[in-house]
Order: sequence, then C-alpha cells, then structure tokens
Amino acid sequence: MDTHPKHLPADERRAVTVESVVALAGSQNPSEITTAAIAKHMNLTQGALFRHFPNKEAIWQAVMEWVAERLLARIDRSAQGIESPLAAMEAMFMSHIEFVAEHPGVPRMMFGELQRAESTPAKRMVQTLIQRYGERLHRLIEKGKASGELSPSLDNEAAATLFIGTIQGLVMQSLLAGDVGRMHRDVPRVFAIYRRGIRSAQ
Amino acid sequence: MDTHPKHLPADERRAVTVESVVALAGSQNPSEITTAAIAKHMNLTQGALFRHFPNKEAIWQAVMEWVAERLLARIDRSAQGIESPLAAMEAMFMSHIEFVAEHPGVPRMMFGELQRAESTPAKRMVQTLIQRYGERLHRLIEKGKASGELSPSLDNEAAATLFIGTIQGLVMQSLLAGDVGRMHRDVPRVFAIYRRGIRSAQ
DNA sequence: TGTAAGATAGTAATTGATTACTATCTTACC
DNA sequence: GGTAAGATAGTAATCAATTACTATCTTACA
Repeated sequence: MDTHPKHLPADERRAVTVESVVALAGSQNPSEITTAAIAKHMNLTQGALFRHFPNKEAIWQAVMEWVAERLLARIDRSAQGIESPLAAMEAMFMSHIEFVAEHPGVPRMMFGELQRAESTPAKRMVQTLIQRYGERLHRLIEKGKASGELSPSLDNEAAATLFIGTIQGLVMQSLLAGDVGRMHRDVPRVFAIYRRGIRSAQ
Repeated sequence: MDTHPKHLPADERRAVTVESVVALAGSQNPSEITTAAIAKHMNLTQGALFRHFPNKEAIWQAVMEWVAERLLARIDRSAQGIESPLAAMEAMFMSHIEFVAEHPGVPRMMFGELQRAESTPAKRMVQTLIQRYGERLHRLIEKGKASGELSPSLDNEAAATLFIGTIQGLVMQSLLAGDVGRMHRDVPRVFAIYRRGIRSAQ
C-alpha cells in the first residue's frame, strides 16, 4: 500500500498539486480556491505548498501550462490521420468537448483567468493556448477551402472565432444547467449548424 | 454644480451603487471588487454602503437585476417592428453586442456569477435572464420556420445555444485582446456564418 | 558496506494584510 | 427638531506567506 507516501520528490508533488487544483475547480469557483483547500485535498499542510511553488501565482501558472499541454495534445491527436479537413474539425470539436467533460474545472479556470485585468503568467498562458488553437483552425480552414469542402468566400477569422464560441456556448449551457452530460447530447446538434454555416454549397 | 451632492435619497444611492459596480467590473475582475473599492468610486465611506444594502450579496443581486432589465429591454426594443424573424434576430444580435461594448463589465460579471458553485440570488438572476433570452429566441425561430426564412429541419434548442455562444465567442475574443472595438469589426462577419447555418436553402 | 553529513520534504504555529460587516457619533435637510 | 444619510472607528474572520523545527531520503567516504 504505497498509495499515499508522505514524502514525494518535488516534481511529483508539483504534479499532484496541479491535479488537485484541476479537481477542485470542478466543484467550486476557481477564484475561491485557497492554498489551504489545495493542501487539504492532497493531504498536506498549507505551508508545505510553498516549498514547491514560490507563491500562489506560480501554482496557477503551472495549472494553466498543464491545461494548454493536454488540450492541444488531445485535439492534435484527434485530428491526426483524418484526410477531410471538415471531418478533422469535427473530430477536434468532439475531443475538445470530451476533454472539458472529463475536466469540468478547465473552462471555469480559463474564464476566470481571462477576466483578470492584470497580465498574470497564467493569463498569458491561456492567451497563447487560444492563439495556438487558432493557428490549427486556420490551417484546417485553408485546407478545407483548397479541397472545396469549405465555402471559398468563408471568412477564416470569423470561422475560427465561431468555432471556439460554439464550444463556449455549449459549456455555458452546461454550467447553467449544472449538468455536464447535457453537453454530450447537444454537441452534434450544435455542430451541425456550424458545419452548415461554413460548408460550401453542394 | 450639484453633480456631487453629499446626501442622496436611499433609492438614488442604491442606483449609484449599482452603476459603480458595473463601471468597476469594466476594468477589473468582478470577484475582486471590494466594498471599499465600490465606496471609493462613488465618494462614500465603506460603512455607509451598508445603510442601503443588508450585505454584499444584496449589492450583486441588485446589479444583476439591473443587467437583466436593461439587456432584455434593449434587445426587445431592437427587434420591435421588424417583420422578418431573421432580421429581428440580427437586430437582437447587434444590440446585444452594442450593450456589451457600452458595459464591458457585464459579461465579466455574468461569467463570474455562473462559475459560482452555490446558488446565490445573483446567480439565479443570471439564470432567469438567459432563460428569458432563450424564450425570445425560440419564438423568433419558430416564426422563422413558419415564414420559410429558416430551415424547417433546424434544431431550435441548438440554434438558440449557438446564438448565445456566438456572442460569447466574440466577447471572449475581445477579452483576450483587451480590445472592445475589435468586437464591432467582427460582429457582422461572424453573424454571417451563423445566418448561413440556420437559413433555409434558397 | 556502514554511517555520518547534508539535502530534501513536511509540520505546526504565527504573521501582517485584507475583508465584510457593525457600533457609535455627526451632519444635512424637510 | 427629528430623522435619514454619512463619517469614524472599530471587530472577527480569512488569507497567503513565513518561520523554526522535524522527518526522511541520498550520498560521500572510511
């Protein structure tokens, strides 16, 4: 039974911290997550956290790095090997929703960071995440135009904004209803409208 | 110069309080707005606020009531007298964006309230606001199907979700860029895609 | 190889700052 | 002159961060 060894190497302890924050954000307002709550969730004393992070801001930075890495890897993997750009976009869409359903705290944290007025490291991480996300979308949209799947007159930037907005709309509906499962039901129906909006007339 | 009379009747003071919170939310994280900051913004001492509100929660409730009332009135007015349901939806869309551009703190506050785990009066107010918003959309979508403007096979619920999500996507892009003006530029381009997604094939 | 010394990780208690809220005194206005 | 509104000066609770000390792991060397 080595499930809860008291002493952990620093990097492992940092990883556990990040996972704790992600878990806590799934059931409470991220801005109200205290260092004491994080420590309690991982069976550690509050002060010990500061052996591994210089301050609370650094914890949030590590968390957002975790999110960016995982989310981008997930959507990249989902689109891999799919020939049709439109099908690839749909796969990205679905895997993004899947990721959010697995980690309901993620959109909460991202919204929370973006609301921040000051430019914290965590906020900057979210910004680059969305930028990278946008780059992937732009590539697919261009490919879709070239292949004739997407309307040649389509506005790339607007299409990318709407792609992300569509996901956000779904996420917010689930926040409203407090029901993550609902999202799964609505995903294909909402994406169908989006697809119709960007597809070339057949 | 009676711009700043020291003594105000209670109802006027409450109104000024609400406007102060809305203004402050435009430049900082709503969850970090303290009663001291509100009081300072309206040239009042912190303690005096509690002559007019029993507690801070009541301030937030009043603010969200203000938002719900104004936003619904605004979109209702914008759609009034427009025959075409699709044109009415577009007018609603534009006036909503206009409202947000005038009060950039509003989406911040709404996101913030929805993230809350507990069911506060303010959160419930946001929920009913979005519910009422959805009812208006559903009516228009039904009318649009009847008139032949909208695709008869359109999924009402999905269309409403996407309508709100589209606005959210735009708002988030402006939060990301820290540039509200950007929103105005993108609005028509993004709505064009949405329109194409719900319109009946011509 | 065994062990002493140092490095790493954790505990428990405390600090100063900040917060929402309150009690008491003061002023302005009908 | 009485009352509604505001100023002043608190309180108790909470928070991130720090501190002195302890436990555990790692490594160098006799």
